[in-house]
Amino acid sequence: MPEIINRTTIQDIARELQLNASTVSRALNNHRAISAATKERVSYTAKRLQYHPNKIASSLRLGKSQIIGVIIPSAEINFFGSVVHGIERIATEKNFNVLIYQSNELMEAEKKGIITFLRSRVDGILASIAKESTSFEHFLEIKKMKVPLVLFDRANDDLTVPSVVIDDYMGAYNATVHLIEQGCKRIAHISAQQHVAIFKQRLEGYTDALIYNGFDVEEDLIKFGNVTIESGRSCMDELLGMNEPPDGVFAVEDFTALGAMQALKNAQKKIPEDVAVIGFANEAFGEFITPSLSTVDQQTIKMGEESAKCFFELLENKNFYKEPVEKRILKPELIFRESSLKRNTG
Amino acid sequence: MPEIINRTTIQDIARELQLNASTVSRALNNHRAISAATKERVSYTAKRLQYHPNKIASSLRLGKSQIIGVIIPSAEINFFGSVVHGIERIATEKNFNVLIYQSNELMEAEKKGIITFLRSRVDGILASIAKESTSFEHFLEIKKMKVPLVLFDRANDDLTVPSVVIDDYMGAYNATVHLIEQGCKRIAHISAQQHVAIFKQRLEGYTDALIYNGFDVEEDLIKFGNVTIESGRSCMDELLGMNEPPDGVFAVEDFTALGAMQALKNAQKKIPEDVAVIGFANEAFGEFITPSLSTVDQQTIKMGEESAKCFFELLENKNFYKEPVEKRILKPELIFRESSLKRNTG
DNA sequence: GTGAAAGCGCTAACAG
DNA sequence: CTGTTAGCGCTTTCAC
Repeated sequence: MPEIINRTTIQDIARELQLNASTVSRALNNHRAISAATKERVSYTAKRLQYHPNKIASSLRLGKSQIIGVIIPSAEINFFGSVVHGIERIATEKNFNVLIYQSNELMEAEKKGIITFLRSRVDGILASIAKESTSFEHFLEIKKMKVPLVLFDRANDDLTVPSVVIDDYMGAYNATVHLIEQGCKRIAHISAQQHVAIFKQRLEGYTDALIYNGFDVEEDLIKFGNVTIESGRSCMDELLGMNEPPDGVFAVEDFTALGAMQALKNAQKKIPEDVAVIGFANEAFGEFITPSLSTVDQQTIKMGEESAKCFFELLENKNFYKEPVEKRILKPELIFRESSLKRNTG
Repeated sequence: MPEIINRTTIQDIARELQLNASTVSRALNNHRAISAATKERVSYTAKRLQYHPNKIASSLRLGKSQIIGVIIPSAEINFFGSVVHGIERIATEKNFNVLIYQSNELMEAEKKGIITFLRSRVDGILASIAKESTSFEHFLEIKKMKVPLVLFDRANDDLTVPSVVIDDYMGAYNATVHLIEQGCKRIAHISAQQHVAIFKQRLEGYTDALIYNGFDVEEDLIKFGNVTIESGRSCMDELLGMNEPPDGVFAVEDFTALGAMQALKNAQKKIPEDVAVIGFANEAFGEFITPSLSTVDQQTIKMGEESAKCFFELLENKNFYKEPVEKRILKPELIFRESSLKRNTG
């Protein structure tokens, strides 16, 4: 047995004031039908007895927890930390709390997070799918329970749930065009797992940009890594080993770009003179490294805010799982830094 | 009214199987007095009806939530993200969930986080104090409610609660000695708010290292910033403006060190040849910048794990707030990178 | 091995 | 304006 602890309840206040518990409850919740005098007395005694409302009891009674569960692949990626920040900003306004679960990019952990959230009776789940998740039934479980679900960034259209993403295709397209404008003639792309929709879209943006600008798409210039510094490094090494190595690289995200830059430095290549580099994500380190890294900003705070807003709007309209499903697409923004600026572009 | 949702309860299962709810509850919790056959039937029907146990109801009944509340200044600082990771690892083992609240370094937000956690009846709170917190009564509120509290990193001895910290004094001492060994003759320190204990201890480590090695402590070589890139930059600028500028800088943490390095680059000073730099925290960006940043590692994962372990051990011994209070001190570890290595030290 | 009954703390009809 | 009553879903004595 846990040691009995002096936890004041609504009953204690009622007894103290010769009132009924329901009156105290109403007073505390500022119910209009309660006299100012009573409210005053209740609030005073509540303070005196160090009363802290029991949210568990009220959640059980009300059938809602005022908690949003957020599933992210990793809190150590600045990107997700920042999205969570955006979510929290909106949630706090609405008096909701945010529970965070890290999947560490693993499907099993993701499943566990979902189960945990469902048991905790969160009022909604916002999630970004783990890289290693290849099936998605665990997300359908959320739908079955009629718990609102909004996906952000790493979404999946087959799930037919609302989602907030940036236009990855456009970001990739523009990043590639930028390299073309810088005078690059052979532009490589270091991509990643193609079962992740956003990585596939970035590849498409890259190839389309080449095609529409009269470039050939060379299979050899496209490498597939797994979104790590190491894979960026080894893919770049492969590219440097070619007869005609590239003079520009668009990396699927910033850590990959960082690895590529390390490989280039080891090979005594100058960035951007010999090879221009642009990444994707606008991770914090990008502006601190030398040369600083050009990249595509993903509107992280905004993505978090939009995800939360989307959730609340749908919640308030009750019909959460109506079709067609809402998809909010944010515009990515290019950030030009030293790693890609061959000439002083105006 | 929230739309009525098909949430299976223990009652539904009981009705289905012509059993009593209590039997079902026991079966689900694998109670010894229940026959294997019944357990089997219950578990089968539970699955069939898509039963998800209601943790809110069980929390209310049991008087505990199996939730640990964690208050951190900011999830965008890698350091804290990493500590949380350590906490989660241990918590998950014990079947506890982790709620995270960001104070954004503000005392008001910190208070709000505490209130929220107390209302949510978390079973314990792990916290790192916000920089802007100058009073600590809000933490005493936790003690009054007899809720276990463990502080990590930014602790405060006056609160007499268990804490897990690294030996900031030793880290600072060793970092300074390292600069002396590198041949630095005039070593500056960019410090920070002195009401934060760890910053004060780092200053002491710095001065003691100088004294014990026969150096003078020069007031002019000690600047006070506020733990930001900008303040690192401006403090460094001031130092460079001196008649005899320093040839080594120990910064109170990595972002400050980064700012100092930017100022040095702007002034065309070579790092480490003209001025050697060492930071504190081992933030992720440190190994990516040029030159890479020497720093003091704070054992983040371990700190998180120790904090959680400390919490669970004290919880299991019931007597949480016994005195004297436990203080776990982790050993910091120096990481030598390019920014401080003037010679190839063996 | 299972059932009956009470209660965790709160809120919301309904009644007056 | 306030009291009475019931119940959210679960666990746990105490029976038998």
